[in-house]
Parts: sequence; structure tokens; C-alpha cells
Amino acid sequence: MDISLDHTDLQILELMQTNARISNADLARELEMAPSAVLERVKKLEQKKVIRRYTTSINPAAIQQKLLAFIFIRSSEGFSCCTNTAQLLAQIPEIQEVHHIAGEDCFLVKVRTADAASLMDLMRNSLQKIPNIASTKTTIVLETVKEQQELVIPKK
Amino acid sequence: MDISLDHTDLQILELMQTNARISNADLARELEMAPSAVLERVKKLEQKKVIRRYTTSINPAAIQQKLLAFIFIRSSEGFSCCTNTAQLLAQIPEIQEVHHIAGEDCFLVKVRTADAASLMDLMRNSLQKIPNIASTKTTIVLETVKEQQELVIPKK
DNA sequence: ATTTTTTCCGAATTTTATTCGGAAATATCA
DNA sequence: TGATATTTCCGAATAAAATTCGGAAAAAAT
Repeated sequence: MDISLDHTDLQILELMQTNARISNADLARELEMAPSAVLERVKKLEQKKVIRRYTTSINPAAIQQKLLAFIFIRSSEGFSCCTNTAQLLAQIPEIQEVHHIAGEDCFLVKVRTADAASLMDLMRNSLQKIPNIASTKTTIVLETVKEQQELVIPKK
Repeated sequence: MDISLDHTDLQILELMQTNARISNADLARELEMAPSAVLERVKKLEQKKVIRRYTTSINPAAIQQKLLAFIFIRSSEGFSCCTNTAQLLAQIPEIQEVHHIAGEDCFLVKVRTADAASLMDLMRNSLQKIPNIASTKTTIVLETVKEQQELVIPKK
């Protein structure tokens, strides 16, 4: 299936990125098209996996997740074991992101916990159980100034 | 207004985090409640800013955003100017996240661009224009193994 | 130039959202 | 504790939206 996106698709993505719960009817009004035509496009964007999913952004503080940290993780062995290490990291629910990075550190991981104590727990209980982790370097976030999931949608 | 969340609220958050476009009717069926009652709760969660927004996760590759990088940015002056620097960074659309971090580096920034060349452009054109940036250290992501926005919703 | 495919429309139908009065359950407090 | 206030929920009515589908129009392919 073709993955090329025209201007209308980009408009849809822009509007839905800003508000995933916009009604199809409103979307159609914005685009000055029939609801049925817009719906067809949205379904196609979902099929093509251009749209990955619709998520709700929850205020972490409201559910007692006050601490955000980034952890650089160095793997002790070669490239082959990295994939395995990555999978193990990805399974930990508090870990939101796992990136395989260039350079001497193997992974950069984003993690959210209630507080410093529970981060410590996580590192002791979950991280230390993963084989081949040589070292970790943790960076604590004091304040998040910007946090958007939005991508920059090209104009055309 | 009270911000305490009961079990039903947490269930709603869990379901909506997984799929922001779930219909209120389906939500009500899952919770075995009347749609009107569920709607009332959702509205309240929005009012209380427990729910921040509903977003659509777009496959970055589909819109030619193939490069992901993290940049550590050191500010040359004291704490007071940091706020200003943060604001300037936050205005750059390609920068998705700006975190004020503990330690000698002042900020950790997450940035998405089309490719290495456009990241270079960004650094030359946008970053270098910001006063008081002493140094930057860029980490390129080779592969993203996990990328979730979901928080861990407590059971009770 | 013809055929095929895609995109769109509009109308019909099903489903959902929204509103609201009032009952039931909870919480507050004197 | 007992009375009062507040919150939560339901159910029914109505307004709005989603979904389906046949077929016209536009675009692309041959």
C-alpha cells in the first residue's frame, strides 16, 4: 500500500495531533469535506500505520509520579547482546523509552517513578537483574519546561 | 477542587491512555456504568487537569522525521538566566522536550529532524542564536526500542 | 483514449453524546 | 448521631455523530 501523504492528510494529522478526540464531524467541517470522505482517510492513515495510536496525556503528578530521570546504560558485552538487554529494559513498566544510542554508552532510558526512593528500588530490583549491564549514569530532571509529543508536520 | 482519584477514575485513565478515542459508550460498558455517569467523570478529570490532552501518535518516518537526538546544553551563566534560556529552547518546534536537569549540564533536550543535515541546520540557525549557551553535547539515537507515553497507573 | 482506481458526496441508518431531573449513596458537621 | 449538604449515579429524551453504501466525479494507469 502507498504511503504518500497529500495536503489533506497532513491537515488531518495536524488537527488530530492537537486533539485526538476531535469528532469526525468537526474534522470534516475544518477541512470543508463530507464526513464520510474524512472518515475514509482517517481509517486509511490508521491502516498505513501513519497514525500509530491515540493516547491520553495524564498529569504525572496527579498519579504520584513525581520523579523523572534519564539513565545512560552501558552494556558490558558486544553488539549482539545489546538487543537482548534492550528487550529486558523495555519490559520494565516504569521505563517509558529505551533508545539505542551512538557512542560508548549503549542505551538511553527515560524513567518515571514516584520518588527517589522508588527509583532506587527500581535500579536495585529490576536493573541489577539484567545481565551485562556494566554501568549506569543517572540524570535527574528538576523541572520539565516543555513536553510535547507533537511532531512538526510539514506544510506540503 | 479535590484532586483525589478513586479506582473508577484510575480505570478510566488506564483505558483512555491505551486508546484516547474510545467511545464514551464503550467506556461505560467496560466499567459497567451508565454513559452519563462516565461522561461526568471524564469531564471532571479534564477540568482537574488530571487529563492534560488527547494526542495522536504519528509514525515519525511517515512524515520524514527520521532523526532523533538528545542534546545536553550547558548554560554559561547563573541560575537566573536559565529560565530564559529554557523558554527560548521551548519555542523551537523541532525540540519536543526541554528538561532542566541536575548536575553541571543545565538542560537535556529531545529533538526530531529529518536527517543529520537538518539537525546541523537547527544547531547553527536556532541554537547558536540563543545567548549564554556555553556548550552542547549531542547524542544520536540509532534505534528506538521502546517509546510509550503511558504512565504506570497504580492499582488502587 | 480507455480502463482502472481513488476520492468524494449525500442520504439512510445505527450508534453515540449530551442533557437533566431526581434517586441513592457519601460525606460533612453541629 | 442525626440532620443536612454534596457527590455520584441512573434512565430516559433529544441532539449530534459515526458508519455504511451506491454511485458520480476526478485522478491515475495502461
